[in-house]
Amino acid sequence: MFDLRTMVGHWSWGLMEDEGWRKGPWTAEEDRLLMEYVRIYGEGRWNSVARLAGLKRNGKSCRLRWVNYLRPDLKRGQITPHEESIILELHARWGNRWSTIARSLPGRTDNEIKNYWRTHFKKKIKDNSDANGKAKARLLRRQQFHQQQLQQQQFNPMDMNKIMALLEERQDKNNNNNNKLEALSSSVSETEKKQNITNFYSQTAENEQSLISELNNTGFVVPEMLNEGLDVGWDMELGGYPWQWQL
DNA sequence: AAACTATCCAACCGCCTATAA
DNA sequence: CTTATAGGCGGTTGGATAGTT
Repeated sequence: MFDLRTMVGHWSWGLMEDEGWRKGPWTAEEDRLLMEYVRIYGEGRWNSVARLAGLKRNGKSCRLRWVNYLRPDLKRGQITPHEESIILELHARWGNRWSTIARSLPGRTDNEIKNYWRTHFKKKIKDNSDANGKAKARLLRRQQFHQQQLQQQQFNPMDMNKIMALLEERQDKNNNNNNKLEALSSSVSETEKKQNITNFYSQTAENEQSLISELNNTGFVVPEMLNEGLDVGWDMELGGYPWQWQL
């Protein structure tokens, strides 16, 4: 009736049928059937595959397999440094819109780009954003402490809402600057492109400085504390991304 | 040599949207 | 107009493999 070894193997891969559909890794035979289906009927109408090709896979699974693996126009092999620079550039502009990014990289899938970005860059950025969050909390704590002291000394009270709003504003500013990046990165030469992007992030650094000035204008005068918090955000680009190319 | 860690990547899931019924 | 379905997308998982201690 059942071969225990097969069952164990299938359970570990989640291959046991779910409402009649097979799951898990595709076999060579399944690939053959799917390719044959596309050859005859073309792409799309994925839910017909089970009926017309005799595959026990649901439409989503078939589409995914075709799009990410079987499509003949797929580019195999490692992501090139050129492709990597495009990924970084477009991710800075669009964020996690992988399918949008993939349209600029012929033969690469959104899944591939997503996987690449996550393994190469996500951790660093997460670490930094964690640090950013911690810095923010630390800032808040110290502000509260400092406020008490100021009140005791009868100084002007600080506008905490304004300070926090300014910190929130940083992200918005970065987003707006991405429009500039789009124009800057249109140059043909690779060197020029890298130079432009590096300049762009230098500009962002200047924006950070103007933000610090604004914060100072609120009457908030603990520079070493501010820099500690704000530098983390900038490090996200400098340390997390390889923005500083060797030109 | 073994244990541990990091990276790679195929495939899944849930959510969303567009379109057909 | 509403509902059902297919397809698309981004996030996540987990096994395989490579690299390090």
